[in-house]
Amino acid sequence: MKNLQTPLPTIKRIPAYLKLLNEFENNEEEWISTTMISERLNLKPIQIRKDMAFTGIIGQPKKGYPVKELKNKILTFLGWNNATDAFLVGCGGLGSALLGYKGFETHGLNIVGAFDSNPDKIGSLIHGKTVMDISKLGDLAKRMFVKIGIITVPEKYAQQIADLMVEAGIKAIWNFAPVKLNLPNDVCLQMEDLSEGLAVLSVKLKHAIGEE
Amino acid sequence: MKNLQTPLPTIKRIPAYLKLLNEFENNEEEWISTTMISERLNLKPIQIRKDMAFTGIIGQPKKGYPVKELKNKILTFLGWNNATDAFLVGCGGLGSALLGYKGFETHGLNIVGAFDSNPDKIGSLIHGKTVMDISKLGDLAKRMFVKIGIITVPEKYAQQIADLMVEAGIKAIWNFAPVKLNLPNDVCLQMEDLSEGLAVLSVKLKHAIGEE
DNA sequence: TAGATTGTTAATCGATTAACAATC
DNA sequence: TAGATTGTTAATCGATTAACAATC
Repeated sequence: MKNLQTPLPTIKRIPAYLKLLNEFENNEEEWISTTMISERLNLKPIQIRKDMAFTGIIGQPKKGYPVKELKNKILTFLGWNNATDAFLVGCGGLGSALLGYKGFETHGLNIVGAFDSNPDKIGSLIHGKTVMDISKLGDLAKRMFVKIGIITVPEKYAQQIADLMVEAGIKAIWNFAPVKLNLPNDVCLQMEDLSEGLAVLSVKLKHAIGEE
Repeated sequence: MKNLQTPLPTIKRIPAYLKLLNEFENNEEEWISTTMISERLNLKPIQIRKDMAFTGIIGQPKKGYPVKELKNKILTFLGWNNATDAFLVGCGGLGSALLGYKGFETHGLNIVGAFDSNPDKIGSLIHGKTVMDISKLGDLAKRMFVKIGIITVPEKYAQQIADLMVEAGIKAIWNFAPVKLNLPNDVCLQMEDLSEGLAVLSVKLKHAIGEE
C-alpha cells in the first residue's frame, strides 16, 4: 500500500477550515471556494485545494465545495462526528481550565471524568464535574471504555499517570506535562508544550526589536 | 545578506534542550553530547548537532558541549536571559491558569499585569496578581514599556484587545483565541490553538483503532 | 461561449538525514 | 595512537508552490 498519509501540517490546518465552514453554514451559504477560504485564513488557494483533497471532498469548478458536505467530510476525517469520551487527570489551573472549556464537544472530545490525588480536591465540583480519586481511574476507564486520557499533572507525576492510563486501556494521550512519556506502540500521544510557542515568539520578538 | 535564519522546527526543539541542560547542570555534569541528548529526547544525533550549530555553540570532539556555556548560548538565542515583562488580558479559566504558572520566569516571561473587563473580576487577586480594568492597559503599557501581550479572551473580543495592545506599543502577541488577528507588520504574533493538537490526536487515534 | 475554479502533474523549496573528514 | 564525537558538505525526503489541463 502506498503512503498517502495526510501531512501533519494539513491535519493542523483542518480545524480552521471547519470553523469557517460552521460560519458559512450559519450564514446559510451553500458553496465555499478556495479563494474565499484563502482570504479569510491567509493561506494560498493551491494549498487549500491540496488540503481539501485529503478530506475526500470533490469540488465543482466555478462554484467551489458544497458547505454541508465538506463539513461532514471534515468531521468524518477527524472523527469528530461524535465526541469521544475522555478522562482528565490533574485538576490544577490548567486542568480546571480545560474542564471548563465549552468548545470540546464540537472538537470530538467529551471529558466525562476528572481525577486528582489531592484529598482536598476529591469530591469537589469543577465546572460541574466531580473530581474523583485517581485510584478509581483504572476501573472506571475499563467499564466506560474510555479511550482518551488528558494529562495535566505536574511533570514528575506524568509518567506514572500515563502508566495508569495505559493499564486502564486508554489508547490516546493528550499530554500537557513537558516530559517525554514512554508508552507502548499501540498508544498514541500528542504533546502540548507551551514553551515551544513561547520560544518562537521570543525569537521573533528578538529579531523585530534587534532589527530596528 | 544570506538567509541563515533558524528553521522553525529547530526553534521549537530548543526549549527541550534547555530543560535537559538544567537537569545536567543540577547534577553538576560539565559536558553533554548529542548521543546523550539523543537518548533522552528521542531525536537523531545529527539533528541535534544541526540544531546546536544555530545557537553558536562550539563543541569538542570526544566530549560534546560544555553544559554551562551551551545553556547560556541557548538563553541568549531565545532572549530568555532576563524575563521580558508581559500583560495578560482575559482572566477566565485559561488566563488564570497562565497567571498561576510558575515556570514562565525561566522561559523569558514575566507577567506583570492582568486585565479584564468584567467588573466582578476587576480588583480581585488571581495567583497574587491584581486584576485591572482593561481601560488601564494603554497607559500602563506605555509607562512600563511592556512589549509582550497575552490574549486569553473569548474569540469575539480578541481583535479589539489586539488593537488596544498595538496602540499601547506592544510588539509581540501571544494569542490563545482561535481567530486570525490583523496586526501591523512590526508586531509579531504567535498563535496557540489547541484544536490543532486535538486534530492530530484524533487522526492518530482513528488510525490506531481503525487498523486493529 | 467565456471564465472561474477545480484537480493533477511537475518544479521548487526547506528540513532531515547520510556520509565523511577534522579533531581532541 | 585509536576512537568517539563534532562540523560540514551532499543526498534525500516531504511539503509547498507553480503550471496547466479539465470542467461546469
